[in-house]
Amino acid sequence: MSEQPDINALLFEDSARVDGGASAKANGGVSTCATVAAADRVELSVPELFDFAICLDYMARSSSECLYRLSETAVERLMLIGGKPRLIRISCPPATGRLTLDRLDGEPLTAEDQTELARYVSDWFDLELDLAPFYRLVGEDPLLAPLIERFHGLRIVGIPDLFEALCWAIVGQQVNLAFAYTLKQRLTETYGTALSWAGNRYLMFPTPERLAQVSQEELCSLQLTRNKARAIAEVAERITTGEISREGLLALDTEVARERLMKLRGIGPWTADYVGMRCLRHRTAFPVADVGLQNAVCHMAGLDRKPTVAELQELFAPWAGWEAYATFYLWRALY
DNA sequence: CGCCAGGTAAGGA
DNA sequence: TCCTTACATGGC
Repeated sequence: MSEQPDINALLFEDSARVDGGASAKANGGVSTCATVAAADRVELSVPELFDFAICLDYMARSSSECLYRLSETAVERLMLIGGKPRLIRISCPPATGRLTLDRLDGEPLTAEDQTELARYVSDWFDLELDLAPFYRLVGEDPLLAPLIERFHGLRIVGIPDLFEALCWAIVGQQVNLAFAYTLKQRLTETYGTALSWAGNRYLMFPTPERLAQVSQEELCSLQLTRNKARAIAEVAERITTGEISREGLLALDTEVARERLMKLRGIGPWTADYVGMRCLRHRTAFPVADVGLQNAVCHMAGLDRKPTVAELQELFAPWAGWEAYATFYLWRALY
């Protein structure tokens, strides 16, 4: 919500002014800065308690991810910026300690494009969050303290695009993750956009406009269930018409946005919370019925059975306000 | 082969 | 409001 203007304010022409992220007060003391170091490069200063390598480790959890390509020190992704596909590499060279966004392919970035890219990446890695209060809160917790040590600097790696986030959540309902990745790849291969560059293939998730044109029968032929096909068709339609948008949902109170999402067919509490957590950045998003979360707590707490919903709610009560991060760190412990 | 998987809708008490 | 059950299929 209040994040929108900040990146603009922090985009400096003069890179010499960027040092010392503490100068960035516009966002409540969070130290994200952006600068234009060259026409094809944008640099973001990173906040405290952020570790890019730890985030890359998380992103490497599946080898079937089709929407980005990882290397040891960078992630590359084809993304729509200024309405045009751009291939971007994100790295964090130790020499500068800044998140470095390089355009590898596509048209050169205008100033507006650079702002949009900076905002996307800042959102992707949740750079504008001050994680210190969470770490203080759970620093002595028997369950979470080991996790914030083991995954120190991990941010909730988001899915900034609402349509992509909704589709990923829908596809992931009640199937194992491996199959969810397969379904996402089929959707992307069939209806998305591809680019070949330096011997590698990069894919963009299909637009809602494109998927809105696809019949549910055709979606079912990709081995989506009728429920999933209908849910994706409905989401594509509502986003295409503008009835649902990320901006619109961000303007609503957390609970209202959640209810709004759940009015859509195929969007239940789990999907609404998942999207709240990974797209809308709701800090209180808590997919309490999530099987993976139940398994994580079962495993981490050494229980002989999965915890009930009531038990999870009791466990999470002390972490009020940080449910999304508690969930994400527990998930992380599973993979 | 059987059980589980980062659920949801629909039908019934 | 709160319980069942069907949905559909891959992975192990």
